[in-house]
Amino acid sequence: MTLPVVTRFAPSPTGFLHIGGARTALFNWLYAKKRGGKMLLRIEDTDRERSTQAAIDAILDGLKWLELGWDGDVVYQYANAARHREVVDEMLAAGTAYRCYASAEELAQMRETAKAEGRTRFYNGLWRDRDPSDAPAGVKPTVRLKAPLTGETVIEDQVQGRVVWQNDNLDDLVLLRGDGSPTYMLAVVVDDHDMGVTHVIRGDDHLINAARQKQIYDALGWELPSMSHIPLIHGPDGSKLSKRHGALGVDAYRAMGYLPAALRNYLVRLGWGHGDQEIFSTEEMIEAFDLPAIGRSAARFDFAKLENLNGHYIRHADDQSLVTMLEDVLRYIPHGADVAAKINDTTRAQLLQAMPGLKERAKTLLELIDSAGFILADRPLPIEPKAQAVLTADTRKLIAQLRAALETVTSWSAATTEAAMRAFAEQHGLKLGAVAQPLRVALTGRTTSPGIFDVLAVLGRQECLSRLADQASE
RNA sequence: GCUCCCUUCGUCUAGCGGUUAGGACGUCGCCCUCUCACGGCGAAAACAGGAGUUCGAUUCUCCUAGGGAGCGCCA
Repeated sequence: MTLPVVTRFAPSPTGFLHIGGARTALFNWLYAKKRGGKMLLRIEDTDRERSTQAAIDAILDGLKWLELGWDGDVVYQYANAARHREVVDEMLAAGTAYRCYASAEELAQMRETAKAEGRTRFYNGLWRDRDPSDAPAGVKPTVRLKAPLTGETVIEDQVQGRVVWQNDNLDDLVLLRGDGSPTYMLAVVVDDHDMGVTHVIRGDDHLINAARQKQIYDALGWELPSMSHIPLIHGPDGSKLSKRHGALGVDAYRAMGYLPAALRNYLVRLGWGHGDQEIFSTEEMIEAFDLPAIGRSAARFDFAKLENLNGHYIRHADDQSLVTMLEDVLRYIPHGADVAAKINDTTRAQLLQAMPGLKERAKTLLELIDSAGFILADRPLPIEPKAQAVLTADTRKLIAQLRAALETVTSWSAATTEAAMRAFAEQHGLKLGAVAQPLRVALTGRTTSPGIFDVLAVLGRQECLSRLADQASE
């Protein structure tokens, strides 16, 4: 209520923006919006080996697609390396950190010993209180935090509650590597502090890091931001999310035809609930969202529910924006260019006209494109196998009769063609379905489509008569 | 192995000592109907197990089991 809220999303650019990262970004964004604050974006690129520009581009692209905008310029952590070293110098001077000259072999030995003795802390304090004059020549030291040996470190987490660690389980972590570059643990603390971050919201794989970082904050005399560690997302089978189990980049969801609004709605309900409400507009989400209401257990990713929500958002989207979204997604899907080549002013207008019937039946933009195929197809129409089965000799004759009846319709519309067909059915003692299905097959090449009279209207008199002629016989 | 976290229908969740344990997705049935959808109605479906605390535990405590995260000069 008092201080301005500043959250941050801090991905490391070693891969795409995966679904878990997207949710973390969403939660940070929602909380910042709710509190009238800011969400900052920081790229954690201190690992020069693994960070790539392609990953940075993918992350920014993913956030933009999800419409999760950040405030201010993107902060690149590596650019702050000098500042990180400066802080360590202060700690060295204050005696809250020290240089460690232990060799890789010595450290490996310590790790082994600790494991054998069932201890979590492995570093044995070798250089903690040692005289620097003992330093071996030619060894580049690391700098370690002089962490408290006894007592406990406590985090009051907004999601997890009070979490306590005995300090004898926590190590003297490395602040500065042998080459003088800062470690993640140090860089996060310094950057969060310098950027004025008030609320840290991240995956609960960082929960233990909160304790380590708390010790650094304490050593520096800085105040720890509010902490919220949100549970991870698991694959559909409960396993850790892997590339095989839905750990796709958000670009993959775009290519599967999901809408950003649907993905946001799905993600916000994963690990968080607000009574019985399932559908949240962006405004409602911001209004209702709160940190303590986030659940503590991991959630499984369920494509069926995402798809259901996506269908809801498609049905409620306006027709024009669906046409736009449909055209946009073509850039990201296989054979999208082929479909795009079929779209011109005429077919675009037909898509718009057909959209009310189309969107009622589509769960993704891909399904929308597929079911709009009858508008984009060239004659003679490809006929699906199931539709082919409908085209018996009898139905081909019927189609010829239907065509003749339709040819008399002058003022062509869904209403007039329907009236003509109902009259025909009545005269011949047929159910409407008996004439509708042959029409559908001849006009769309399929056994399912939007209402057949809407199809008639969208296609227009001439095209309909031609398509019917293609399938008719005497 | 050690440290920490988690455990309500198949899945996402509501519940915050007393409820016929609610909703949604999915599944199944019925209705609507020119197909498929949409929509409507209905059904099956859960408190991991065991001890406590309490007049009373899904709810509080502990233990067990199961799951997860971490244990780097990665982030």
